[in-house]
Amino acid sequence: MPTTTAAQGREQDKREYDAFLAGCPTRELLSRLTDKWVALVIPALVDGPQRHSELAHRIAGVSQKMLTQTLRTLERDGLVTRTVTASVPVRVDYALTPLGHELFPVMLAIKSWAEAHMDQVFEARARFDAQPQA
Amino acid sequence: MPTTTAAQGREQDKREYDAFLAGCPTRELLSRLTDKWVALVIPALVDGPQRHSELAHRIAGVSQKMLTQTLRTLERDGLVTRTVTASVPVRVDYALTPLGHELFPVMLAIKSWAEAHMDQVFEARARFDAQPQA
DNA sequence: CAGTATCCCAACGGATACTG
DNA sequence: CAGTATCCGTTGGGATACTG
Repeated sequence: MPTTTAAQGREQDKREYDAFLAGCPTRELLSRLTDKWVALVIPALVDGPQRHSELAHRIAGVSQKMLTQTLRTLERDGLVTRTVTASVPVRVDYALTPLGHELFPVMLAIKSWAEAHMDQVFEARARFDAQPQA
Repeated sequence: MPTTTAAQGREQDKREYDAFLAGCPTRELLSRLTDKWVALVIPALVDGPQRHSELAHRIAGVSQKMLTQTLRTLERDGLVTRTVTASVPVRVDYALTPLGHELFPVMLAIKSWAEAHMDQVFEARARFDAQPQA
């Protein structure tokens, strides 16, 4: 157990990790969280457990490859549970874990922000594209 | 101007767009916002205008290609301004627009979430990887 | 229904070199 | 310093076909 300097201890209270640093493992986590499908799957699951097919229906246009891949990663990262019910055919339900519920507001915020500010972004793009390219 | 049914009018108050729909333009915006570099650039700019080289320093490990590309997209979408000061050598400052400031808390939330929950994710991964692969 | 496995193209993104 | 251009390997992600 290493001793800590006063300067280190001051910072250590709040942040053990810093995504601004290149070697920080949060970089990798950040790149996983900043994923279009994650931003849709997490909000889709907040109403309660959903089946694979239900999710595919709610998240229109998602390929089953990406849906499965996204769910697997979320499961591994402890954000989603996968429950198999033995029946014919088999039934699989996905649900948010407590950790997943903690992430939910953040993911919803991105999705909502996009929906709420789409028009403003459109206007900005029109303005940008209109200016003579110097 | 089309008339609206009661059911439509009720929904229309809050959402004109829905990222769950495949054709919705917010899908494209969402995929831009869910970007690792955006999640780092926006928080980095909140302290005030920053130069290209300053940003590159704060966001350790970012290539200048990705930094420039990210800044260009953010500028086009109206989230960031680019100010050129004619001097030798030329000085370029980037700053958040009001719209960018609105996005800031959302981006900070993701970055902070990753930093705050890194350990829990690590534990979840260890548990997941430890279980016999059925 | 849920999932795996291929194939394959397009986009991401780093490295490097060059311009104003 | 800021930025563009090129090269090129890696990854993302859709389409399709097949298994339990």
